Amino acid sequence: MNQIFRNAALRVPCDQCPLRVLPHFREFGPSEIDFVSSFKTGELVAEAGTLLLAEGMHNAHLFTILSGWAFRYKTLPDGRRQVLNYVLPGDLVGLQGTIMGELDHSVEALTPLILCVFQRDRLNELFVNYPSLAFDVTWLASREERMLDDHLLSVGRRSALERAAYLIAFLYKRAVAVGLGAESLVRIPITQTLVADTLGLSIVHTNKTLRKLVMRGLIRWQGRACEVLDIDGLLEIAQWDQMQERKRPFI
Amino acid sequence: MNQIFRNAALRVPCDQCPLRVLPHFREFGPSEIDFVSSFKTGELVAEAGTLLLAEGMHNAHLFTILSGWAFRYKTLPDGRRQVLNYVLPGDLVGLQGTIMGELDHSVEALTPLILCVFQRDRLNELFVNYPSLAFDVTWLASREERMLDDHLLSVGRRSALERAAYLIAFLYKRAVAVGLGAESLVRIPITQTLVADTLGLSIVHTNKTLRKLVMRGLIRWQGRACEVLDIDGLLEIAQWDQMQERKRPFI
DNA sequence: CGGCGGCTTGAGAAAGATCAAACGCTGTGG
DNA sequence: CCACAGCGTTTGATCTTTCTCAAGCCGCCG
Repeated sequence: MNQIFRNAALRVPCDQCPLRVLPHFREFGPSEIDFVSSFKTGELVAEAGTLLLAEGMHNAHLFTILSGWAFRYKTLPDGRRQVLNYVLPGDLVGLQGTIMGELDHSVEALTPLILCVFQRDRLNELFVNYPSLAFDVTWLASREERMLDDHLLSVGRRSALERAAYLIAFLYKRAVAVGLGAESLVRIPITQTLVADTLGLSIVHTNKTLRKLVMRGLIRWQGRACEVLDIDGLLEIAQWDQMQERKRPFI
Repeated sequence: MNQIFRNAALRVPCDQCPLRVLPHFREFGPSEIDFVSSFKTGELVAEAGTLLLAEGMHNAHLFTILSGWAFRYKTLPDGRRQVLNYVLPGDLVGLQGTIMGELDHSVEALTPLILCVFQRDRLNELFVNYPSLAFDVTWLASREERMLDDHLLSVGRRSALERAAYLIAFLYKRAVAVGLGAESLVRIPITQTLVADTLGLSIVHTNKTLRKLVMRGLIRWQGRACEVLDIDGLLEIAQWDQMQERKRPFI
């Protein structure tokens, strides 16, 4: 179980990429699409729970998520785990490993996943011949940094309730931006254990905290997933000045 | 007070940059140096306490630290502050603001500072004509991300004592890498209030925690600065698998 | 000399961790 | 079809860590 399958049959051509048509993403010129198309070596399908990248790996793969959710995390030698961020469709994964030689975090599939796989060693070519794409890569790295900044503020300075509200609002916004969740119903497919490891809290206290959000009618928790009922209520508790995201690139 | 001064007199030509000769940094080709040289518009001197970049700023500057320490932070509407990272010589600052339009964090000088100032609007030119430098920019963004990952793990999952040990070891390593601190004596110029806001702890508890490290003979605290006496002891408490940094770029 | 920022310490309060136990769902094997 | 195991969720009780409040010390600067 938990394997990665090569998926030739379902391969989506880049010029028909279902993500690129979303208003959330910037448009590409034809030559950019051509290059990305050649940069892509194939697709992979992974089931929930698959370890996509492991801490310490060299020669990591480089991919973007086509569909599904994943998460990045690190662990301490004694097993304590910290979730660093979540990975949604359109997000680039494994750049660190490609650029710095060795990966210092792991990435695991949260749901079944479809991934576009790119040739690591052609990243150089991308920088030389497609400066606009190179800029996009940097843009994406910068965006990740921004999300981490926010998350760090949260874990360092917000109370448990505020943190939980922030996290759920954050994931909700991201999910909506990439077209997940029909008609104001977004299912965020996380377990409470994962929430605990994201917020830096124990599972028990996380449960009690989420319970408060449920009692107040802000969220609903059903079958390993969270649904948002009152996004404004969450934003208010979190005291979150939202980063309003404008059009973003993706590769 | 707390002003920024333009500093024409002391201007260091890039080809004689005192940082570039450090073994820590990668070497540049002549054309790279030429471009960086033209990219640089001047130098600034700032005294300790100066706010270099403020959250919400558009059109932020883009600079590298030539000498001195600074720190990046974010605040919640009610004033709670979280230090995100420290900025040392050779580090690029303001990239986020340049790349994403609006800055979402602030940067403040911790000591007197000398900065190289770059022309934001020529970043595009850099990407088009100097792919190797563009790659370096991405590399640096990726490095920042890695440091944030580590910091997040720390704040989320380490105990107060472990966090403090980690932070000090981290700053020590970085300071040594860029040639600060003669002969095994490194002065890390931070206040305990700042440590508290970095670790996500109260000042009182931070003090009690640092006191333990002092008692155990691992560090010394003198006049708004911390000195490391036993780096291995700190690393052990922090359970820190160090990222051994190889040669890195800088702009 | 007085004020302020940084450091230190004690005492009591609160947030969050740990321990313990139970429930419900799902998938598996008999 | 049923028993059972395992995971995710829930709740109560107790313990620990960390916070807040309060106060005092020191050195520096105006």
